[in-house]
Amino acid sequence: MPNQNQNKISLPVIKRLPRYFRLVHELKDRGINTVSSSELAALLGTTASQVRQDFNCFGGFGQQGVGYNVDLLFRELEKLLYSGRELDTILVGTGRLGRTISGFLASEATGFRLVAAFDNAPGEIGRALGQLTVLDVATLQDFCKKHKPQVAVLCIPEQSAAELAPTLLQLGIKGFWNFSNYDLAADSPGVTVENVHLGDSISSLGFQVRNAEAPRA
Amino acid sequence: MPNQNQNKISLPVIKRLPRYFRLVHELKDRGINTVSSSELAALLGTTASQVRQDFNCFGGFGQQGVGYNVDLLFRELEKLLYSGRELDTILVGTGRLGRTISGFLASEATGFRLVAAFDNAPGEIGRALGQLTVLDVATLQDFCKKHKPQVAVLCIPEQSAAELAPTLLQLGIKGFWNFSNYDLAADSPGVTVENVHLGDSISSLGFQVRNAEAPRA
DNA sequence: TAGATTGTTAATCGATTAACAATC
DNA sequence: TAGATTGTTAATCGATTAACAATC
Repeated sequence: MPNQNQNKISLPVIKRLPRYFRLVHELKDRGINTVSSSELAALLGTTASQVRQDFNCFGGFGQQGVGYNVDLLFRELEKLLYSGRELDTILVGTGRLGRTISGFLASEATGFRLVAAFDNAPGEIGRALGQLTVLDVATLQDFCKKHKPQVAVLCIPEQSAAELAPTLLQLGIKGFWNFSNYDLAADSPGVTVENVHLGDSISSLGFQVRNAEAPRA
Repeated sequence: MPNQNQNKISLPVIKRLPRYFRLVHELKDRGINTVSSSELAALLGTTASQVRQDFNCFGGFGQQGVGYNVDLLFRELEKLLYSGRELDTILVGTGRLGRTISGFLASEATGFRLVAAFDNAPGEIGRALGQLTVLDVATLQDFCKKHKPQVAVLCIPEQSAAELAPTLLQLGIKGFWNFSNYDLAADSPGVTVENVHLGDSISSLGFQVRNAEAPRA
């Protein structure tokens, strides 16, 4: 009896979904039919309790005494993460990072369709980017009004991101994949932000390495 | 009376340090001398309580009735995050993502020194990468034994990361900046892992956008 | 049936927030 | 001194873990 109560899936659970999906995908490929929460927990380095609690957020489809059907689990997670219309996506900033991310989006991301890329540098505008041609960011408003993209990928400096964010919100962007240092806050209702702060990530790694306990001699 | 009790800084606090640093840096540049926890909280979108709790983890240097001295705060955060010897760092995987990350490391990361880059593709080996020449990953062991790098950046496929991780641990790598889909677990004592799972990030963004509450009409 | 494992409730743990005495 | 703001303890909140009855 699936009780698809999605509004109640908490953020920590949502963040774990892709990992569950990857693991279940692999089990499926290996031809495994059934898996228990404790087996999954061992593979993930977590607890069986957490696995069961998480799976119960999006519908109880385990079988007592047996475990979970891998194929069913796979289909549920796939539906949850990747079903429905592709999300039309624009890229803002086609520098080194922007180009890499656009390649990633095209080759490895499911459910997103890159429909346009923008930059403000004369040297970038008009260049090819995969199937696309880089457009002048001055034309961004017109483009969005016409094509209504839902997701924006920001690969621009902090300052530009701060300036552009309100405009993009007004143009109806519902999801931001933000690589700028600007701390884009998801304060508008119905808007989602995924911040990827590479600088913060490497800084906190540095802190931890420097301050790691010296291994007891 | 600074009570540099670093071992007690919890992970959530560590993750916030770079953000505090960026903000305090900006305040300093704007010539602001003093700031209260509530002012900081407003700028960060958090609570004054959290700011004070966090700052107290690494030494109480506020002044009652006045607030925090921006310059002192800046110097403390800088010391905490970036002081000490630079961390010798190797890059494994010089594909599109690896090259981008190496550029980022060279231009925007503080406290890290990229000392070598490795790949296994004949077409990559010998190519220039900034000041470096891409080395054959077959020579990685010898290199590490000789130069003892502390940090490894993994821009390789999941499978390769899974194979290489134990070797790197044995060679004394203390910090991993992991961009592969392999879920590198920091189970060895004194070893830190920062996972940057771009695929998971974009997948969870997709989930959230698709399942966002429709704005109440 | 007996054994196993789920679904789900209860207990624990840790992080965040609130409150307030100390003190500048 | 009076007002403001910290440092720190206490209360709350939410996530994780444990426990166990339901059931395959």
